[in-house]
Amino acid sequence: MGEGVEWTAHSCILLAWMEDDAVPAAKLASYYKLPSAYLNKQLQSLVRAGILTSVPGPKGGFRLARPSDQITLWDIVAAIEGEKDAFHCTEIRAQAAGSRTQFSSPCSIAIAMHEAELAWRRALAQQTLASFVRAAERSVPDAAERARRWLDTAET
Amino acid sequence: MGEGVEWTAHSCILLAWMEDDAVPAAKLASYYKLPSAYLNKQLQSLVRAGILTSVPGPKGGFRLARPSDQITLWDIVAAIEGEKDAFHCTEIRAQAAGSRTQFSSPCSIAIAMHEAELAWRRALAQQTLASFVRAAERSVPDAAERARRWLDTAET
DNA sequence: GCAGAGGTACTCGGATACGCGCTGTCCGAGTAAATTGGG
DNA sequence: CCCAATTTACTCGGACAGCGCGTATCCGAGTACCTCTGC
Repeated sequence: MGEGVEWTAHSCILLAWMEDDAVPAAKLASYYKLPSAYLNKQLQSLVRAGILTSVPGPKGGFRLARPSDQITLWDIVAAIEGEKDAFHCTEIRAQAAGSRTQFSSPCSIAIAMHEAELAWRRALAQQTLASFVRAAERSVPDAAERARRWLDTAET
Repeated sequence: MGEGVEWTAHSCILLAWMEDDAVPAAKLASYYKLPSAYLNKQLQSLVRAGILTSVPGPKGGFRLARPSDQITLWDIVAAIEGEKDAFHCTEIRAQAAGSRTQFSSPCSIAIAMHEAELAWRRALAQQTLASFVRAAERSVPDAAERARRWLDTAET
């Protein structure tokens, strides 16, 4: 799995704390010590997925497109990694020698793989960004305040 | 996900039908119209994982190392793709500016990702090779007999 | 003092190189079977 | 005819290239703010 998922997920936590103040990608990257331009590219994927909105120009940046309790971890993963299944059935049994090319029921292995991925997606879809924000605040109570101050006073 | 998972899974179904007769990788590859040498490489991974046993020389090949009801889809996936999690937490929050490097609780995002992967693994671990064999026989009742005949009479 | 036009600085966004891992292939070590020669 | 040593042919197993995708970077289009000038 790509690094972009972790980067953008944590970035979304910060954006949740910033409410409606747009935060540029450079600030987020500086906060987490990440390559700025690449993080920007990943955030664009979230914009295309409708999770974030972007505003250009001075005082511009990214912000959440909807409340944090309406953004799931699956939304973020799907935006970065794509929505299609990791396992792709090529129906090699249809290529099998001595078999009819016609099959009544679909490949049972593909079904099992798909079911497993559905379980994975459901588990991710149950986790909302709001729950991560609460967990972070429980770990460090003044995290939101600290983050806001740092982003306001940071130079680069 | 790599192609090897699909290839080796279907190969295991055939090996289950062949009981204790060793089948060379070339025969399996010819049956499914797959590159022979590469399939051999993938099957070696299953041997290292203890799912198959290999015998060299004439009349050699691969066979199942244990009954088909004791081989799960997760065993095969783990053998090919590796057992470690797809998502690797790099703890970028520890790199976050203005934060204590010490954290009491682990990263909540990493926990959610790990839980989702556990759900995926459990779903795969519940599917045994024996169930796939039964499904294939239900789809094509004489599939086992046909496969045995073809493998016996095939030239390459 | 105020309004408006121009300049400026800052942002996102997509187009452009680089590196690693999966894909694919090849040849050698090892082994069991087949063969051949002798008893 | 039976046995054993040798040859043979076939297998796995790991070492060797090729390619695609994720990683990383850069520069251009666009916009809001700031400044400066004229009224």
